[in-house]
Amino acid sequence: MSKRKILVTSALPYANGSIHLGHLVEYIQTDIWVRFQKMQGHEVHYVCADDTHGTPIMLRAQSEGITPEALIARVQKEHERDFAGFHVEFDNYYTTHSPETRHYSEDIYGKLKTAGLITSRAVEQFYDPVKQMFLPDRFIKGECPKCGAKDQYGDNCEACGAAYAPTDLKNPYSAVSGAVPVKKASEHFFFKLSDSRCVDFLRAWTTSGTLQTEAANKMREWLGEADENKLSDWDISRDAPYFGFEIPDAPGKYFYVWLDAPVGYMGSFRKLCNDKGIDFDEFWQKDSTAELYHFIGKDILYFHALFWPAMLENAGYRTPTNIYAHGFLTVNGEKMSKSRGTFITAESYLQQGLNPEWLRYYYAAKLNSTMEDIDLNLEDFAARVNSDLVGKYINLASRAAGFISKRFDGKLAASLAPARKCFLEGLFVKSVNIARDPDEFIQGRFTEEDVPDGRRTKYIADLYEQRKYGEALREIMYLTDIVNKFVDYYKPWELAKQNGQDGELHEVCTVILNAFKSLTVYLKPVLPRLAKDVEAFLNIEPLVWEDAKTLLLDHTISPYSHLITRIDPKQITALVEASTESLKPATPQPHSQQRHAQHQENIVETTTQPATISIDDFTKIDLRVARIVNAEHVEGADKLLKLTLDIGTEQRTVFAGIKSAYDPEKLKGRLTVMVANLAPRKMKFGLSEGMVLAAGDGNGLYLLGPDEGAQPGMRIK
RNA sequence: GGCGAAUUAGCUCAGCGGUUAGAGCAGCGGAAUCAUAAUCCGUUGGUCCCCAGUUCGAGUCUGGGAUUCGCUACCA
Repeated sequence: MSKRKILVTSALPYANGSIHLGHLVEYIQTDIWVRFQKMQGHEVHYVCADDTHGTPIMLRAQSEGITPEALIARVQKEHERDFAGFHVEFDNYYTTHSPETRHYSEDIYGKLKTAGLITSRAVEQFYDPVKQMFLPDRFIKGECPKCGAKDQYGDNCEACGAAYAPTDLKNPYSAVSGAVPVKKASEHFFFKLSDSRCVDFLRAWTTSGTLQTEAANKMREWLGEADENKLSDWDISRDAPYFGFEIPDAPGKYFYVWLDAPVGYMGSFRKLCNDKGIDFDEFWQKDSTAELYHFIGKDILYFHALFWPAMLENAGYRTPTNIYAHGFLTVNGEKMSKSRGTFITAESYLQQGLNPEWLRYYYAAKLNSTMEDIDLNLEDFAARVNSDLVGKYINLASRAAGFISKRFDGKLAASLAPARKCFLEGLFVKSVNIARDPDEFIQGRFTEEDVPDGRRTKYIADLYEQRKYGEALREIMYLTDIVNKFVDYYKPWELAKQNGQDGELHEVCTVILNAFKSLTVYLKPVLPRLAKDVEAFLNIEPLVWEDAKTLLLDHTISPYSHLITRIDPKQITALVEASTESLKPATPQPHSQQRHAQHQENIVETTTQPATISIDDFTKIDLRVARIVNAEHVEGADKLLKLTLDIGTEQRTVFAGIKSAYDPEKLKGRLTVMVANLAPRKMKFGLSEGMVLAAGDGNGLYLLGPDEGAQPGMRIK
């Protein structure tokens, strides 16, 4: 097998919150994959970093009376401690607030700008006149427009669950100063994701066949049909005051998350390269043959599969080999909840004395290559870990080791009878069909020709490679069951009591411990710490993948001491109790993922610069003079009016979002202009069969009207 | 409202066109006692959400419905 060069990343956690069990799904999934690849002997680099920029960090630092730098340094320490606690082993864990990240942010921005892919536009946002700063959505509070609940955030209501824009809030106020926010426009920079260079590239890239099928479907949805352009440009700047990187040629403007967080992958790797003498360009240059994988949550797929590759492509860098998106974690079938005690932080789990490898094992047993959510069922968690890990796997060592140390001075047998070798080979090397006759197999009698060596190791390796950890562990536990049957069949405890059976006993126990060693190889990516302890117990060098096939003979092992304990259900209860908050949850965790996923509302197009279209394009639009024969309010709609339009030949029903500007009574009888051949759209309140034309800049709204003499149905050209 | 995903034993999940639907846990009966009460054998338990269709044959494909969960929605 040729040696691969692989760079792997996990998503960047935001430096304003603790790592919890939900985060750990991703880091554990990635870490298992990385450890597996390293055991295969490939050159693998696993990098990550804290996502450190943004208004929330700036404000939190202020409220704590420290600098943002001090805050992010402290949080980074906590994060690194938590990851290390769960044996997540990065080759470099860094910060986006680094000279390396700044370098690549500026570099990419500069190249995109040269390519004409950066544009600017005025954007209107809420502004805190006291604090003199623009406010992100979540820093605006007010009364819910639906139910009137007080002190709700700008995106959705915790009382009734309604979703809305911050502009919809009644009596809004700034969560920072309490002042009434005002709307204020300012110039923002945009990455032109809607540019045909991006769109065409993305169409090709997302359908090239490497993405998960679910992800590719989602991409198709986002990109739309070949003749439409559903992508919008992305806001990449924020105004001072802001904690981040100032844009080089634009004083007072800072790079927003899109242009520094993912670039943090590059920054962190650059640092690693500088420290270790690795060739950065070999991994990132346009025609790189090295592999690049991003492990992410499904919530930030849009960003990683559209925005990020488009940016890299147009800045002259390589694009990711693949994006591996996973689902979310639920606990006991429901979203993690502080009041139920299922919002469990990494720190809390470890402080309660739970073994991190229990969780690694359980997650692995549930993980596959899809974006499906996985459920941490706490009862199942204890049962599964106790049964599989302790009862079946570890118990094997415990059953055999005593005889080896007491009867044979800690030394394994020097050789094995052919049937015994056959048994081990069939289990771990050749992959024979055990189910056909398990008893024959255990007794070392099976006949199966043409079973290639290494099929079992390759089979399990392929499952790891494809991130089908659950399937891999099922296979491994199946093998473990067979070994336990083997023990039961040969009954070493009886051999030990019989005279003249020493050789037999020696061999049986040697087989068991060799099986245990091979199982440990297969489990090592999931259970690195336990594997290390096993290596010490067996007195061997660190296990690599190929060791699953080798035999350990005539070798002295260390005395056995127990390697892992069972989960006591009381520990789970204690953990849930310790995590239960009776108080209402304070600030919701603004973790990085949400920050990335935030949509760009509030964009006001003051400078529309439509591309040129041909006269043919224009004539496709059937514009007609229409008389408003009826206009009425729509029950339950906040913004819509229901219009009945006469266009000479027929009448049309159109729903128009003009309630805020017009009284329906005054519209009746008026002439206006409508798009007559717009595809009918089913809306919440009925079918809308066209569109009326109105001018507006986000503040006022002005319906178009033809001059005197025009008749309903006249074509506009 | 739109789009997507899910729905298989008490629980967590496999199986995704082909013999009597599987595993682990839980339950029940037995064996064993080397092992941190860990193991082994046997066994109970399922109209594979519902309805229709395609097929020689359907948890498995198609259409419709129900429920749950995501994403997205008063912009036509």
